[in-house]
Amino acid sequence: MNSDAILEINKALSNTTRLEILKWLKDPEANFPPHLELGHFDFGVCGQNIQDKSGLSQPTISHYLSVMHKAGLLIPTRHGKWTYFKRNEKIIAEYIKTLNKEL
Amino acid sequence: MNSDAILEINKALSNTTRLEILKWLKDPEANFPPHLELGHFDFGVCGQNIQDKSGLSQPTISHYLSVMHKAGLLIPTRHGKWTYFKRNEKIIAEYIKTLNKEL
DNA sequence: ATTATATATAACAAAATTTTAATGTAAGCA
DNA sequence: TGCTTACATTAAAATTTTGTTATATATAAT
Repeated sequence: MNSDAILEINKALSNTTRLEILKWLKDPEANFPPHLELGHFDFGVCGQNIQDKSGLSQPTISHYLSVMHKAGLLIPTRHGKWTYFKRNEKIIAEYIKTLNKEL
Repeated sequence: MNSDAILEINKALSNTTRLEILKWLKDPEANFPPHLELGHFDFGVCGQNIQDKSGLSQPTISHYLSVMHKAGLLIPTRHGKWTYFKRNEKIIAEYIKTLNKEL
């Protein structure tokens, strides 16, 4: 992972809410109500539920989720009118591994 | 290490120059000219040399070094008219360990 | 077809960050 | 003492980030 990618992730994670979101998504069962339609968290958690938990406005969270997606931290999946967001564990692991080596 | 400390370090490392400085200080011999007065890098590298390498103005680097110090990443040592800056390896290791566990 | 829901985008205001020029301070040297 | 060097602080401008309201879009429900 190159320096630009590291820097973009650092920026994404230099905001309280975005850092919280990444942690919440580690354990959707513990942090979110169940998805009535889907019945599982295989694609992560829908934007609506993330927004509810954050207390911020819908456009703010939509933007934050987009920032985290662009940084590679989240994988969005559109399903009907919902977009689910899942952690990108591979990128997160690579990020920490690179920090370990280069920081 | 608590979330506020993590967040402050993430902010400190979300700037290209500051991230570079932390990396440069990993190997002063490779990245900086020798200290004529001191003859060693036991206290790290003086602000002047860091500024020269960065290409940014003196006040900018002074401010950046202060930000990194406040985040716990650097240890400053005043010695005559020079201030030397050394990596705080303990905090850096703790930071990465916490990311490993909580991110 | 109309209405409601989930999300995205646009436009914008407030706050924080980035960076410089100017100035202050403290130590060393002529 | 006066000059120079290293660094810190202040003031200020330009840019970025944060977050909102308003609006658009797409899907689902009635």
